[in-house]
Amino acid sequence: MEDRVARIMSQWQVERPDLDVSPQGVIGRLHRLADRLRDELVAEYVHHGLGEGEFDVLAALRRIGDPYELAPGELARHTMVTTGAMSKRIDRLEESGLVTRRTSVGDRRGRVVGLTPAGLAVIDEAFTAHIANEHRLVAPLTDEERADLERLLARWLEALEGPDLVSR
Amino acid sequence: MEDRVARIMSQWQVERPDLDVSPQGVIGRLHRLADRLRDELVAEYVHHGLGEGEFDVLAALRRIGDPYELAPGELARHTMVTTGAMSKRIDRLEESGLVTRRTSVGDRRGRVVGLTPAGLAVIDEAFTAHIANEHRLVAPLTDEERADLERLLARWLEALEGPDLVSR
DNA sequence: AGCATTTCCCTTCCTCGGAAGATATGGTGT
DNA sequence: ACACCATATCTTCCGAGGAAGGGAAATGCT
Repeated sequence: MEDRVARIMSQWQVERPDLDVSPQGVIGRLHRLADRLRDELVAEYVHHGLGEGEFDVLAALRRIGDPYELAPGELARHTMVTTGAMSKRIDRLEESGLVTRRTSVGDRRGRVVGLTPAGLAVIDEAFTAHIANEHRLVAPLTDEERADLERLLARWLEALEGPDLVSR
Repeated sequence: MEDRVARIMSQWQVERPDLDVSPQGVIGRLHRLADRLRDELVAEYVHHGLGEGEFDVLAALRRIGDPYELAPGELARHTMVTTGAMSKRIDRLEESGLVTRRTSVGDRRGRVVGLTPAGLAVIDEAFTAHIANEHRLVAPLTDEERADLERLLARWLEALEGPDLVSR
């Protein structure tokens, strides 16, 4: 029972026997799985009229808590996109009436983006469904497997990002 | 020692205590790691004058073996993009002289894309560097951790891809 | 204070991929 | 032979994000 990644690795072994392609076993499957999971998650966002970018912005505003407001720059950092991309995400969300933009009181260069009541309703519904969706997706793993996997991923992430270079 | 994912989960626990967001621990870190790894891999492709899409196409042609030829449709399936995207990838590679397009002999609707000698040289160099890069990236994990991780990912992948194409 | 620098957000241009349709060829049934 | 459908690729249009630069406001330096 070979999967796609195993087949690719076999081909390389024939064509480039000088190389040890074993890291592809982990890296390839991790990417494949990430793509697969992302597709499943995005499908759920779409049911609520949201793209992935919009969902991320609404979720960032929602989990920050009342009054559900952040500056565009903070949103960009939270969601790991450029400020240019964030401007456009906010444009779309403002267009659909889910967030508002106002100028900051203390600093007139700054803007504050906030959830509208409609935006709050949409993200609360969408996020509830999102979490149910995630439960469905992790269901094939036992609790122990999930814990093992989480621990391994966290360890690897930390090693790659540097123990102290955490956020931002 | 909380990472970004853990911080997000804590925020949700405060704001939406009615939800069990524990799947985010696995799914969130997996995505974060995939993004991080992808960035590292793409950085190496760029050193060889290639984007991710171009690298994928050249690699697919290279690992298929002599004479390093495939139809656009096959390439699209191998690399999991649409045929439209593939047309444009091939355009770019043809432009840089790394592949050629010729019409298929048996079926005049079809084309055959093949590596040029320059393309073969580029992908052999780039792939060698790519694999070295992957070895570097998996280095933080012990052999046992790598094996565990690979097994867990393979199991999960199989569970998601195997039974149902359209779930929910 | 006056001037330079930095910060913040937005705008413009570019790249890349998806979706849908166009075009050309092949295959099938009558 | 003909009509009809399937297949293979390409083309066009659009959406989304990154990079770079612009303008306005705040901050720092002398």
